[in-house]
Amino acid sequence: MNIEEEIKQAVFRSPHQKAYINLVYTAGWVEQQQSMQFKPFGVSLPQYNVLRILRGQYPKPATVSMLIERMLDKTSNASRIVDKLVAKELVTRQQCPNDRRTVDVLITDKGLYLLKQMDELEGGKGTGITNLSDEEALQLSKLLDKVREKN
Amino acid sequence: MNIEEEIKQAVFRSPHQKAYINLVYTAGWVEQQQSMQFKPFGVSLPQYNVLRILRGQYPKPATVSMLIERMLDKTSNASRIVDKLVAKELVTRQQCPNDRRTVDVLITDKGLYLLKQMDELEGGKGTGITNLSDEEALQLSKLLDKVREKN
DNA sequence: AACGATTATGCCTCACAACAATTAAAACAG
DNA sequence: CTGTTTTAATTGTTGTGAGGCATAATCGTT
Repeated sequence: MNIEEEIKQAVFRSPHQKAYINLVYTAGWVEQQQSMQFKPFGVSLPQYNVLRILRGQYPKPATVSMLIERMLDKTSNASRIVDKLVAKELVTRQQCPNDRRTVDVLITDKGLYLLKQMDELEGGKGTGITNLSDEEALQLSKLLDKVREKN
Repeated sequence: MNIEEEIKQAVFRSPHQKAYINLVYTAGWVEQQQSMQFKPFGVSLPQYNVLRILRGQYPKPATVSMLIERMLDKTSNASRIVDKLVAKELVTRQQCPNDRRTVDVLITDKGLYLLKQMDELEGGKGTGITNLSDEEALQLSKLLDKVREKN
């Protein structure tokens, strides 16, 4: 369904407005898809994002401030999200010897294994992304990169 | 910044995976932009979406079940979101005479005025969408529509 | 009149955002 | 070295929304 029907608004002021509303709408749509897919794994989207960052670092640990920096949602409570992950034994947290203010957060084997299972989702199977051809997928990536460009 | 740098992952399994992750990432990015823009107006994103639906209906009222149907997040507590909007006097709620189970939710003048002010945001000014040309914006819309297509 | 279906709320738990305050340790200035 | 400032992380508090379950009122049908 195209965006006009989807939100029952027949006309937009400009291609930009149309694309913007479409992007916002699709953003919500995607997040909903994701949260449904995540449910069986027992981790929320922010938790998943933190795990991904930690895997990117592995086997080096990350500090909480590094997590915040990478987390997209800069103002978020990274500390509490790490709490949840520790409770699930997906990460460990221990004081860093060099700088005792900071904390080394490290993904565990269990965390790595969980991510490995969840990797299957990332192809986007069953999320509609496969409706696109290869070229269309690349083009979408390019356009999204451009939207996020600093101005 | 392209998505590889953004999430510090150099390689993707396929154009689809890359586009999917990019879409998820950009979805979060957009929602964050939006919530920042919404803050001065004192309404959350779900509240804003409900207001938009009500304006689309205006001057006809909407029922709660109609809101849920249109709300993208079908399982959400539409009732409570309406509560918040009533508290802010942006909508009214009154029992429908024909079917007394249902409730007529109607946007108020104050609500319409608020939306009118917020319309300025919808062009996406300052959100990066203006980085695109007109053709690119249309193409993005087309690709997003395709991603959301039922399969 | 009785039954089931529909519509909306209420209650409860959980997760997260946002902001403020606090603790501890490092860095720095004198 | 001492005192101040800065940085890192945690904690507390409030508000919002998701998700699930239960319930009350009403409608439609039999």
